[in-house]
Amino acid sequence: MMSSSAITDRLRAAGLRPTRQRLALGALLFGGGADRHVTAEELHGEAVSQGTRVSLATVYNTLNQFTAAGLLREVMVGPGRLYFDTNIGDHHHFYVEGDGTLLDIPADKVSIARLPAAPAGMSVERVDVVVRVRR
Amino acid sequence: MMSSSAITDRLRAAGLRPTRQRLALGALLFGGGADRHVTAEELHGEAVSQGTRVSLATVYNTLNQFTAAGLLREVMVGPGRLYFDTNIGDHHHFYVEGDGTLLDIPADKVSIARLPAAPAGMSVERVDVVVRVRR
DNA sequence: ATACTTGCAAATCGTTTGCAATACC
DNA sequence: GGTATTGCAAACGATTTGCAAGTAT
Repeated sequence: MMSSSAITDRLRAAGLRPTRQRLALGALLFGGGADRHVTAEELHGEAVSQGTRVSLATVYNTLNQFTAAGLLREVMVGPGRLYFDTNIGDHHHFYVEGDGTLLDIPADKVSIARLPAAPAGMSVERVDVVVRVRR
Repeated sequence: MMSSSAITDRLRAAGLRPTRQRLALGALLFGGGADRHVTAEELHGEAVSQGTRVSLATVYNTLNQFTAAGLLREVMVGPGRLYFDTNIGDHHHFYVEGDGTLLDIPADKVSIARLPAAPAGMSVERVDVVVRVRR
């Protein structure tokens, strides 16, 4: 569990003013302890039903700012479905086709034995493994 | 190189009438020999600049029909960027951030040593590896 | 006081769809 | 001729943006 002052500090460290909206969204994202995967719509819904007045546009902006600041990571699984993941460490995902949900796979559960060298003049930024599963 | 009658046959086998538009798009996709990665916009541009009269909506419909017929595979790399891959075999991708291009990685260049079991009641459909690279 | 944020509504982007006109068998 | 396909334009869903009003430092 993360205290609200810890969230304030985190925002300050990222150069973002701790506004009411950012604090509320930050608490939803980082306050629960467990890693989360959310879309902008989902997070907006949570904020609103919790009583926080915030517009969807601000949720989008905030998620993008958090991502730029390295507090979140984008995960792309389906067209028209952009998730933001609070787990910014090394890990992969299960993607459940049908319900369109994402589940973390801890990095130590997947090991990639061989990878090709990056094409000439390019460097590897990240390797994403998505295991598509179906019920 | 694939002859136009071979494309006609392929369309017929998929239950699709070999119309002028589908033949032209099929020739662009499958006629060149090498595997291709295209977006609908790109393919439409190619068709138009080659003199084929075809609407963007038809390109979208055709790509979806080809995919449903197993002639193409969808690859998702970035939000708002759906690629269609003529290589339907087992393989992975380099995604070049910045230019937003895709490169195939042959299946035998990647080996995944360990994978977690699928969550209870689910079966693994496919494992996608995307190696994000940057110049 | 000043610069940064927010909210709204409009704009944009990629993609899909309804429907009348057209092409294929 | 009858059904599948096309093109257009409108509809769509997700995301971004311009700008005036509000808020943090």
